[in-house]
Amino acid sequence: MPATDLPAAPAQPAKRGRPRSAEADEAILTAALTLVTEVGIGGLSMDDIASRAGVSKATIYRRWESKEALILDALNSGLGRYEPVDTGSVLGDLRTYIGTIAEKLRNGAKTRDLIPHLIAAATSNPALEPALDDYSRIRTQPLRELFERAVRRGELPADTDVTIAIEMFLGAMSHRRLFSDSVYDGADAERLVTYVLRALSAGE
Amino acid sequence: MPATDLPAAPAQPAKRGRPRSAEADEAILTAALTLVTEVGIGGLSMDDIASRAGVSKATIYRRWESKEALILDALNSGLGRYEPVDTGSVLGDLRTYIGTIAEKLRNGAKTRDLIPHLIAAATSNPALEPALDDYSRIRTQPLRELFERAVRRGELPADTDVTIAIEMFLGAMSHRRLFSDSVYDGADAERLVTYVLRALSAGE
Amino acid sequence: MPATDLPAAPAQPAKRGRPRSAEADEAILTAALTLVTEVGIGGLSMDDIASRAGVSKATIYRRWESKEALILDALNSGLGRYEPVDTGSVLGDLRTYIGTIAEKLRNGAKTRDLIPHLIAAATSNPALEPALDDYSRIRTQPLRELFERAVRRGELPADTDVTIAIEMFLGAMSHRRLFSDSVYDGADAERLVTYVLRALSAGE
Amino acid sequence: MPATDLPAAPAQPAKRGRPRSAEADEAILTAALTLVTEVGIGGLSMDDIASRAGVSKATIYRRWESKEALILDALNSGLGRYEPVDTGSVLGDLRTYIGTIAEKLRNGAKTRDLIPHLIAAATSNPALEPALDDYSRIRTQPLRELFERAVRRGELPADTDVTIAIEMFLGAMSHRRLFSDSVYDGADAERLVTYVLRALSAGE
DNA sequence: TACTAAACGAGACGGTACGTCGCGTCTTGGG
DNA sequence: CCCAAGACGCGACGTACCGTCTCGTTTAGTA
Repeated sequence: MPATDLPAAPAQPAKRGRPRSAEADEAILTAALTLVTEVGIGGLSMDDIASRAGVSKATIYRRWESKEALILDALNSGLGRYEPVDTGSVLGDLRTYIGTIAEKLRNGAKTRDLIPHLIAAATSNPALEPALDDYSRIRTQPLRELFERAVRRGELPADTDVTIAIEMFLGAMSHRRLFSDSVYDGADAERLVTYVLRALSAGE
Repeated sequence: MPATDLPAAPAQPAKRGRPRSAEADEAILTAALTLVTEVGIGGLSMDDIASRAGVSKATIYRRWESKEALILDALNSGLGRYEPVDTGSVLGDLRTYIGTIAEKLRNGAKTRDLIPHLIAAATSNPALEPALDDYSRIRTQPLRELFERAVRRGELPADTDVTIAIEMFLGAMSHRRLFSDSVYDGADAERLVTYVLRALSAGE
Repeated sequence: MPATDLPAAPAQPAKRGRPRSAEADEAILTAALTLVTEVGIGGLSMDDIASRAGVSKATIYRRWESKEALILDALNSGLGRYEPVDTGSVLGDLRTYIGTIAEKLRNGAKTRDLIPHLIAAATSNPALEPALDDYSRIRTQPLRELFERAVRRGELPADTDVTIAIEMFLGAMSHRRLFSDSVYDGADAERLVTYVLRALSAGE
Repeated sequence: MPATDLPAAPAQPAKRGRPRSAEADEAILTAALTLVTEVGIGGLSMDDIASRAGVSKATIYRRWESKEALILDALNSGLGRYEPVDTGSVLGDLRTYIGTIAEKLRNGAKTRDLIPHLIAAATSNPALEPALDDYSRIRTQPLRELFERAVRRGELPADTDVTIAIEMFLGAMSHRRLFSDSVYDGADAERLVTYVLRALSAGE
């Protein structure tokens, strides 16, 4: 079961029998992704995914050990990654970041419940933690690079706690989105950027 | 279905037929609350709640239109509210706040998946939004008062954006908890408080 | 609880409190009778009867101890009794009888399942036996009189077993109706009459 | 849904997917049959049948569309068929028949309500008619053979209406059983046989 | 070329929970 | 004491998914 093995073990030499269909892999992920945006994660059933993918349920369970594992993989695979832009300054970088994310959120339908649901799933099933970690890392990585670059540039103090910085910035955005289903935008976005940068600025 | 009507519509005075049992109300909420902490939200069934409360399922469904609506109400009713302490300074207030919350989270078992799950539910069922709003308001209110008091004291600028302040502070805490299942504590907690206060301090 | 007490006990002298509404009695019976012909006995619910009669369920249960008891009473009350005609001969009497019944059956809709259902109910609830006996007696009485008159006339032997005669005649009609939902008619009716009369004729 | 297809449509040969378990079929029918004799048809629940058969409810509903359809099949499958004995004369045959049936009825518990209940069910659900017809045919077939043999022997007239004969004989027995829960026996049985044979004897 | 072993689609399987319905009883306020 | 309204505990209903398990059928690599 995948869920995180991108480096994939190329170990076992002797492969006998019919190999797994790569098309099935893709069809399943695509079907899952499509359906999750159509009906939300609550209205999602394995039978539906299977029939939409033209695949049997057994074929799915041969690859993923649970519904949640599949969904996490589907999301991690389908996620349009954020390609960080180096604008030359933290301020510019953050502005660009928040703008891009905001736009992405406004266009992506039915996804508000995704993360919550997956966290809920991971909570009750430890096997999903790695996939959830991946998910988290993929989302925070660009911000981490962004802040670390700023430190290297000397824009932020050397002892900047990047983790907390990310959590403040991303956390604020998530909190607003989760509880009010709205998105940081315009003046608010600008103010959040200002606040965060001021927070990180050299103390006294 | 309740879910938020504490102010309750005093509209129609003419109540006919046998009135709803207040004991049933309470028994159900208590049972739901107990079970949710015992088995988590995923392992929760209406049959279990009903039997634990000594009540029939029909009696539950007469009051709440779905499992999630019930749980939201149960949480809102059973929530030990945070009683904000006025230490005389924002710094002290925030330190006290984060300490109290951290302790509460460490002791409360099985609750990491609660909020996510409920948000997920609210997403797919608009009828739950009010209850979710209540939930959010109850949690953010103490922080709001805390920050507003600081503004009145003159510790923070008059144009402080309290909403964003809350989102940064609470968002950071939530983000860490949700994705890493750990809690702001010790030096980290101190640094978060410092960062947030510096963010809000008069610009320039 | 009635179910059979048409002679009604005029016993108890001291009546206290509000007397039972005679209108309710009738409304209930009428509603039950109407509904039973509309939706059949299977689709019948006490709530429906109550609401159709403009009466509360408690009012019904104050009078009858169960759904089946009510239905039996409703049927016994609503049954258009067969008024036996004395044509002067058994042959004529039986011909008239079978003709009348056949016509009645052809016109009465949704009633095929009534008797079976009631027997089923009576089987599992001994309290209904008297009402079922009434039901049976009301249906068999005309035939009994018919045969006894024939014996008095000398058309049939003095030792004629009237009970068996009735069972053969009525049983044949019921059997056909229950298992094939058809009705004795025309030549078949004539032949049945012939057979039965021949059966009862003096042996040897 | 079976219900009657013993000749089974050999139509589509292409069977895909896991085939239905024959053991489940049998376990379900057996469980239904056992339970029906234990608790009667009224006290019968699908959950009980399922658990007794070690089967899930879904498995039952995959095969039969309703409780009644299942019961009909169970009865038709489990029915100890009457093995007609050729005693050499109608008189002997009928005596043997009535004796055997009477004994069977006296021993079979809780079955008085079966036929009525099933007829009631069939009335409101046309899909059950075939199964009910089977039921009826299985019960009447021995009698039909018995009478036809008598005609071939010359004991009964060539124009004997066998259907009516059956209805008179079986109808009388059913009628007594249904309305009085008693069984033809001894002198009564003898008289019924006599009456029926006399009814069928050459007229005039 | 045949053999073998795994993957495939279809769909049945045992479970668990769902939300609904009807029963017969109980509890209001009001005749 | 009756009544209409309607809530109540109970127990069964039939459905929906879960994740697993056969089936008969491809589809490779190996012999």
